[in-house]
Amino acid sequence: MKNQTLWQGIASDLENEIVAGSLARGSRLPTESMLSQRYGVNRHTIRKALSHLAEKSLIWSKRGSGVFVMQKPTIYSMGERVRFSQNLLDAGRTPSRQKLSLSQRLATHEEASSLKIKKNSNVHHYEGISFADDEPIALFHSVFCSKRFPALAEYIEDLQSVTQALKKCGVNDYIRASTYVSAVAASSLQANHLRIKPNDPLLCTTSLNTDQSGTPIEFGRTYFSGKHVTLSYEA
Amino acid sequence: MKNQTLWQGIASDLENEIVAGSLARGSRLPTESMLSQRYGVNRHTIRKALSHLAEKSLIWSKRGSGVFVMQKPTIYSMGERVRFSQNLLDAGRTPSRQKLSLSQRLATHEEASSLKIKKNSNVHHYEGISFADDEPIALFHSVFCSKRFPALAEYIEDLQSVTQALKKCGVNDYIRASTYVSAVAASSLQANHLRIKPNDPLLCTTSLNTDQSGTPIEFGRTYFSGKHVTLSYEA
DNA sequence: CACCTATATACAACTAGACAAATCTTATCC
DNA sequence: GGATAAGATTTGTCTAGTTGTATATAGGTG
Repeated sequence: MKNQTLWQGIASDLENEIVAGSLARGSRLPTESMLSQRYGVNRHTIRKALSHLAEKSLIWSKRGSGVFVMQKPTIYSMGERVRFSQNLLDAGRTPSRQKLSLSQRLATHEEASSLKIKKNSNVHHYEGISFADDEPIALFHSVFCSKRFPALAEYIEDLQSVTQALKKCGVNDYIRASTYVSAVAASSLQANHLRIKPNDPLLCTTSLNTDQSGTPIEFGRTYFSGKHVTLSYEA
Repeated sequence: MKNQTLWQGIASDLENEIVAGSLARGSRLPTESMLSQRYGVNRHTIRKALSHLAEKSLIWSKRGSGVFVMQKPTIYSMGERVRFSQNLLDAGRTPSRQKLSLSQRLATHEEASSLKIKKNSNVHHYEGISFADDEPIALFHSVFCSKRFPALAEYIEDLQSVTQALKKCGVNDYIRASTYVSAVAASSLQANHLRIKPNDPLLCTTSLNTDQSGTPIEFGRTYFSGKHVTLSYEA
């Protein structure tokens, strides 16, 4: 809480109302004129605040009609087949990913037992950020058995897609065997990557993908920004 | 009174015009550019003089808009029966209110326990500005139990008076059960509404009104501009 | 030296007003 | 009832003016 400009204060005020739910998803905001009265500022100042929220994909506006609260993209359906890109495309957003690191290391206890590999086995560790319309919405990291997929790292590097890279390794299809969801507070590092504040809520999903025979393929965690994402559990 | 600096001379010159009435209360001063021309000095010298008058609460300025002559300060008395309008009329001022927002939402922890209603109850949230002679002197927001006063919002909307609206809901009288006063710094949004600067001191009163049986009716906070208002606690 | 006064310049933040373009509302006609 | 036209709303864009802030320069004073 420092010396904010007026429009910044208004923007965060409106954002709070959206996140708290007093401005419902999909509903219409008061008109710019009404907001300018409520906040005692010129309409242009309201517009500056609104355009900021629009850049964060929290609202969208339609000339002659009004300004509306954007639906949280339901980017993750917890079905058998979970594909990041397709989910976002379905929500009308443009997906992209940014690699943070891609390396080999020893598997942790949890990873080894989940992937059903020996302790002290090597794994590929892939870590990155998922974007929707250039807005970071999730941090993910996954591990794969190095012995089983020796060349996976290069493929991921080239193709920028786990699904495509696995295909090159002979895994034509994989399914979500299990998913656990919990809520955690963002660390300052996570917050920085996701452009939110430390201690803002995150959805933490721990998941295991297997091939069709049930052999574990990928074990990973994804931290979704609670502001931007709703998980869906439809069958 | 002799060895004055330029800005001191300009300040006292303007002050004379204000107290003499040739610059009327509430009116706009010439722009800083015009004043700097009139006095043949740099704009910053004018600003120094103006900021001196602002310190003395003789004028207030609004970015992008201009500099205005301030009204006189107000004394607001707090007793068992606190009625905004009557209070100001007694002080010889003309009261008015401006609604900023009127909505329903869930009660906060504090509100629920103060009103003695269940957590997650709905409350009417009424927010606005209080004026004395067209000068904003306070920001207020109050909550009322929605269940107990289902139609209160419409009444407030129509009557523009909480006391009258409550009367329509069957509350003929209410008394001030408790008031807490503290001092806080104005946020930029608050400052803008009250025509003061961010971090200027505010008197924050947290109050609970009950009916004669002691049942809580209204819980609210009012932020008085320290520059415009003095609270009075006479018996 | 440090500090105040004053000038000069530039830019940021906000207000003010006007108009255009898209949309919604309402009255009217058939 | 439904289509149409007129009018009111609402967002988008533009120009201009005003206060707020930052930086740099220079002279005077204790």
